[in-house]
Amino acid sequence: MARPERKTVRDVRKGNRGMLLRTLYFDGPASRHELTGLTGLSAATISTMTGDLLADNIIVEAGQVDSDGGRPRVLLRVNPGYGHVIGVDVAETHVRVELFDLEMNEKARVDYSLRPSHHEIELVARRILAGIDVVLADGRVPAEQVLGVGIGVPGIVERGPDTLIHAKTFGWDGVPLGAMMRAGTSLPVFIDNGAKTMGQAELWFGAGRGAEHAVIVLIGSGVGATVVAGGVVMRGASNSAGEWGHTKIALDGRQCRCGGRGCLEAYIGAEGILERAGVPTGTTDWQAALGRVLESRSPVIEETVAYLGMGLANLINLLNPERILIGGWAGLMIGRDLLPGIREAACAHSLAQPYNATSIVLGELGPDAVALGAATLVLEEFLNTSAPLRLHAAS
Amino acid sequence: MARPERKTVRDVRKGNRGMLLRTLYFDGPASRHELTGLTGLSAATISTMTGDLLADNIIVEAGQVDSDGGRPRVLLRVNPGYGHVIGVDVAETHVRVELFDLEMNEKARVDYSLRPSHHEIELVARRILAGIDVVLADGRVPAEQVLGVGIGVPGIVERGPDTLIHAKTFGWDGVPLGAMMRAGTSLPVFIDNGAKTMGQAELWFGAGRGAEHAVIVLIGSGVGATVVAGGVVMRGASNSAGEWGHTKIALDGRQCRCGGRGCLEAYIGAEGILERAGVPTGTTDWQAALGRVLESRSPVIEETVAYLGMGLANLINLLNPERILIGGWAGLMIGRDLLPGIREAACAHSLAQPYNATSIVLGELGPDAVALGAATLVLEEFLNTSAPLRLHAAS
DNA sequence: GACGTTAGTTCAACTTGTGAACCTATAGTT
DNA sequence: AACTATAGGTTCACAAGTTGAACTAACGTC
Repeated sequence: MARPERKTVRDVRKGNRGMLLRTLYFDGPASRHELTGLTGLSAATISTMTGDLLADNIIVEAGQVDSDGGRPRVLLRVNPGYGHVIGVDVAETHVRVELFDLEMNEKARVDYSLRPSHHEIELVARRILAGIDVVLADGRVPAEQVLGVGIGVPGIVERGPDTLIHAKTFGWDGVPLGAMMRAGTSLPVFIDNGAKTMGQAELWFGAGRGAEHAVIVLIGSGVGATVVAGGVVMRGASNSAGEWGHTKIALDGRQCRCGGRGCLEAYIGAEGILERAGVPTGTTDWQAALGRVLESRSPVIEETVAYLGMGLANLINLLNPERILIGGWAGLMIGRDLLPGIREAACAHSLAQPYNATSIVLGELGPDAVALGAATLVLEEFLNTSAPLRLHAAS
Repeated sequence: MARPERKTVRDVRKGNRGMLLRTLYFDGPASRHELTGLTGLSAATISTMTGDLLADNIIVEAGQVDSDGGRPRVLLRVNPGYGHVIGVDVAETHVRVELFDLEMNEKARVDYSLRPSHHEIELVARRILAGIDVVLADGRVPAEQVLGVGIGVPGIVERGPDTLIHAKTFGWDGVPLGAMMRAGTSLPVFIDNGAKTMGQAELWFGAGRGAEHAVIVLIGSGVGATVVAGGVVMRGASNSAGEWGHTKIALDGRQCRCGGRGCLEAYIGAEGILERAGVPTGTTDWQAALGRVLESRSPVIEETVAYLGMGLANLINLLNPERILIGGWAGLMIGRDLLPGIREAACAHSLAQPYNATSIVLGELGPDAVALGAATLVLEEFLNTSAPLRLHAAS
């Protein structure tokens, strides 16, 4: 059973302040009067809390609105310049660092390309730290103004006293990236799996907005999923929930690169599709190759749709989401052409009641939202705690 | 995102009181002093709150314990006789009503058998209402002392302003059982799917105790699962989460009674196993038949273990639970003999990291815990709200 | 300029958890 | 039997929180 923590009157304030801030962030600008309706709090509380937030410079006034025959409403909004957040995407071929303001407008970015199979952790950590300095300089943002750094990495991110990362393809086995970052910067650091941060991005700013129960499916060369239950990303016992790609859909199926057989990824992952369509293994431009396969209307495509529909149907039956988003570069390509067929296949393999409760749609943020999602981890923390900026020296 | 409700100082009390009560229920008896450590609350708060609870008769003193050289500790515990809860199991062949005290000791029970394909809702509702009267009379418990009635039913339970039940096999399509019960009794009524109530029972009182992330798998003639995430049973958008039985594990597999093909249930459900083993369809004593198949060491068994292991592996990869419980009459029979093989098969088909975070064990409560679990719904509500008993007339 | 209307603020009242001081009940010691 | 040490439990002033009611502020209209 869930054991809630001891609560004191101060926690009430923390919780309500966070709720007020989230309301302003997503439904703002709004007047104090409107906020009473949106939050359920009394006018008195709204008054004192907005006073605090204004004093902290976390929110600002945003013009007035006439109210016929009475005092005009003063609109309030989150101050987009109050602080900045940094998102990092550590991928197969590059390390990308992006700087955002609180409204997630990109202020600066820098890319470092990685040579294939040169993913030494020291190198990656150096690139990240250098990238942070570069985007801060480019964006003319002092480090004290940064709320934190979110990092999306491949593999399994084991949360604990020290964040450890296990990523076979990078040769990382229990790499303490969190500790390494803390050694190089005093900014708060948040690390998560890149597929999860991308799911987080779609959930907060993409096609998943407002969903309480959703699954964001990512199809690239690998296949993963972000499961959202009750508005929160599901992490499981050791933060590896969402490994959808290695769901077995046949007892003795195709060989998968994970070593197993019959994994979904071996059928609907980009590599799996190309291999099944007979594309030569030396091909480097996978996107173009997948595009040609999709145009060719080969029977492999029909099969892919069937497998994908089946995989989605299993998610629908087991998790009963209200929305399923398809993302990732390959997912978006397949979905753009074949969404109706995918929906049909999912319908055919799922139970009527949960299928009817679900809508299957494409992601909105494109295939490059890992850094945005990683930065969102920082934003989430800020909106929840709404702690005023402090020096990060001790964190 | 999860939008917490507005909170006031009174909610703090409600939450802390609920936590204190749950602590006493599961870790009790305990002295006030121990409770400060267990709950994190100060001695002062514990003192006033236990005072309230004692005055309400919700908790009682339970003897003393010497403390060397000091004042002895007075032990406190939940008063098992403070109230009673009723659990109902609506199954294919019977309606069972059980009366429990707060410690879930069974005080009375009554069984009504149902004739095959005679599941008219009016009949079932009459049986439930009659059963409530019977167990109250047998147990000599006045109706005012009952905290509520929990009912476990087959099919999908659609929660909303009016609870509607969809159960194909019973011919129920949007049956308003909740409203029908309210017409016949003033007791608070809680309705859920029987597989979920059984999962709830294992989670609270069986092999799932203390687990935050778990899956309780039910294998009978049908196959279902209760997914527990963060200590809470996952329900999804329309309360149908957990339909694991119709997970597709082959693109064009065995015909399932749901109309689909390749459902897990068609392979590892009791019927599916018996059919695959060539047991004549007229057989009535399925348990004996399954027992013979298991003893025969037919290759069908090996296959069943492989499919079950694969199904469990998919749960492990996707949900990353810390524990998986196998229950249901068929699940317990299979598991008793073949658990090591099942574990091996699950290991073979899942990723190492999440597999190592999971333990796969058998349920502890046997195959008849639906009514207990249904009663647990009432208990859960009581422990959370810890509202003193009131007359139920208006509920 | 008076008035009505709507927005926002202030304040006393109430609720809650906490630390410090205090009371209570036992065993051991004189 | 009285005293002391020890540990459990209670009481109370205080800080912090939300709220309804009274109050102030800022506008349009007549």
